[in-house]
Order: sequence, then C-alpha cells, then structure tokens
Amino acid sequence: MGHVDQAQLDGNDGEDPVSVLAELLARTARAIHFESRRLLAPLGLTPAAARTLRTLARSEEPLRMVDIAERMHVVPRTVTTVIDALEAEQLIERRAAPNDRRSTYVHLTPLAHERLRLMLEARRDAAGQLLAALEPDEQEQLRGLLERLVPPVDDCRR
Amino acid sequence: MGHVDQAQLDGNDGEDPVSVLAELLARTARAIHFESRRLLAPLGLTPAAARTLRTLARSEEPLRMVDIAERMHVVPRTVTTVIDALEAEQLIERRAAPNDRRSTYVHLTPLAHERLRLMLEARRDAAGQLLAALEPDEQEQLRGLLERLVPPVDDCRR
DNA sequence: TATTGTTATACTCTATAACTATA
DNA sequence: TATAGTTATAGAGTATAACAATA
Repeated sequence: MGHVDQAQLDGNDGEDPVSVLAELLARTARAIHFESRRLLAPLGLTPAAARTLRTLARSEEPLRMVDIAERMHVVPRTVTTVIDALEAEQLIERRAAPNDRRSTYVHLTPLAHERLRLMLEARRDAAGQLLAALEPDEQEQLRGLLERLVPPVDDCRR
Repeated sequence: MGHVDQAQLDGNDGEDPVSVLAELLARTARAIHFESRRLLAPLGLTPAAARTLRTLARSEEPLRMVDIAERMHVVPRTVTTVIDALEAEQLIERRAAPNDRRSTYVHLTPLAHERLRLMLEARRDAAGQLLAALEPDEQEQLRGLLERLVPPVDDCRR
C-alpha cells in the first residue's frame, strides 16, 4: 500500500514512472479499441465476430464450439450467440462430428477467408497511420518492447 | 489494397512490420482491457464508472452532465445511467446549478476520492507487475514511444 | 455421472428518439 | 427555437442456470 499524493487524487498520476506508464498503456489500449471498432463496422463484423473468425483461422485443426469457448475465454453460451450470427452471414458452417454426436465442428467458408483478408488489410493500414509518428527503427524498438510485455498467443483472446 | 499472402489468411500476420505491430498493439490493448476490468471489479466500479470518476477528478471546475458527456464522447443518456449508479453508491452528488435550472452539476464525494486513490494504487501495482519484464531504461524508452503514439488527453476517453 | 450445446433469462454499456422543463 | 436532462426502447456482449442429447 503505497503513498499517493494530491496530484494523483486529482487525476494526474504524478511522476511515478510506473503510474505514468500505466496511464499511457491504458490510453493506448482505449485508442486502439475504438479504432478497431470503427474499422470493423464497415466489414459487417462485431469485435467478437472478428475474434472468433481469427481464432478459427489460426487453428491448425477444426474446432468444436467448446474449443472456441476455451480459447476465447468465454462460456459456451457466448459462442453459440456469435456462431449463430456468423452462420446467418454464411461466414461459418456447422458440421456434425463423425465420432461424437454431441459435438459440432465449426468451419470457415471461403467468404470468411476473404473477409479476414479485408480485415487484416484494413488493420494494417490503420496501424500504418498511427505508426507514421515513429521512424522505422523506433517501430522496431516498440515491437521489441511490446513482444516482451504481452503474453504469448497461447490463447486467442484477440 | 496491398498484397496479402497465405500466412495472413491463416491468421499469422506474416513479416510485414506494420502488420506485426498492429497485432502486438491489439493484443496489448486487449490484455490491458481485461486486466483493468479484473482490477476494478473488487472496487465495485465498472470501467465506465471509473472513467467518469476520473473525468470529474481531472476537471478544475465542476462539470454538468452535458460536460461529462462531451469529455467522455458519449451521449447524455449514457451519462444519466452511470451517474445514477454512482449516486446510488454515494460516490457523486447532483447539485442544482444556481443560474440555470436546467443544469445539474456533479460533485465527487470524499468516498469517491478515496475510491479513486485505491483504483490508482491498484493500477500502478498491476502495471508494475506487467512492466517488471522491462529494465528501467527500457520502461523509459517505452514511455517515450507511447507518448508520441497516443493522442493527448484533450478528451477523457479513458 | 460427465460433457456438448442449447434455451431462458438477466445485467452492463451504449445508442436513438421522444418528452419535459427551462432558457 | 435551442438546451439540459430524463424516460422509453433497443441491440451487442457477456454471464448464470436449467435442460436435452449423448457419452
């Protein structure tokens, strides 16, 4: 339980370097969150739908709904909702599992692959605009720092 | 409309540096978003409530609901909801404006200042854990880079 | 008895639109 | 006529709980 001075009470984080970085990281996160929503809207994808598509695309093997839930750290109920929406847009197909009749495998359609391509293009362009503020060697620096900061993609939260 | 190779279709962003950074930034943003929710829950604050408190704390002068809406980039309706919740928890007080009987000024209670203090402490501790992966001079580097990347706090989106 | 996916229900956050009181 | 704030309503995203089918 550390000391917190008046500057902090007033919403200014003071000069404590970690607090300043906490604020900067949070602000960056929020800016990116908004940018990404703005970006996905014209593609007809909600953030949850986009993450689900990426989760499926990243997987080497077909995933059941319960696998998707686990990788995205949501409950199965949530997966059902998103998958229903994606199926209505013909971006995924439900396929019965041959061995276990309880399971449903989810497959990406060609349309989904195309949509993913557009999404990644749009994101790269948006990131390019944001990153224009930095020189190429600084971008490289940032990459190195972030790679050590964020957890590995063991899960597919994003 | 750039070229996108198979690696990208499969969810791997390939080696294009900007795409890699786009992915890293998005992943960082998401990690921070989740961490911050986890952090606010035990304090009884939703992210929206926390941002509202910070917006009020940062302001030099009392704010009307419409001022809060503008600074947080939300519609007045949204402010009403959050302010209702904060009032129920006795974290803010509505005060009638002396000049204009349409306006309502929102004031933080002492309890809110205490809550904010706890929140900033928790966030600093959490950031400290995350940033432990970096040496102090690297933290300083990261700070410099992020400061040039994210927009200034003209608004209080966070 | 445990697992897979669904239905039913609810809560948070946000939005649009219509309304009231006031300016 | 314009502004401040509210009520009414809706939709996305997520959760818990109960349930049916299957293992």
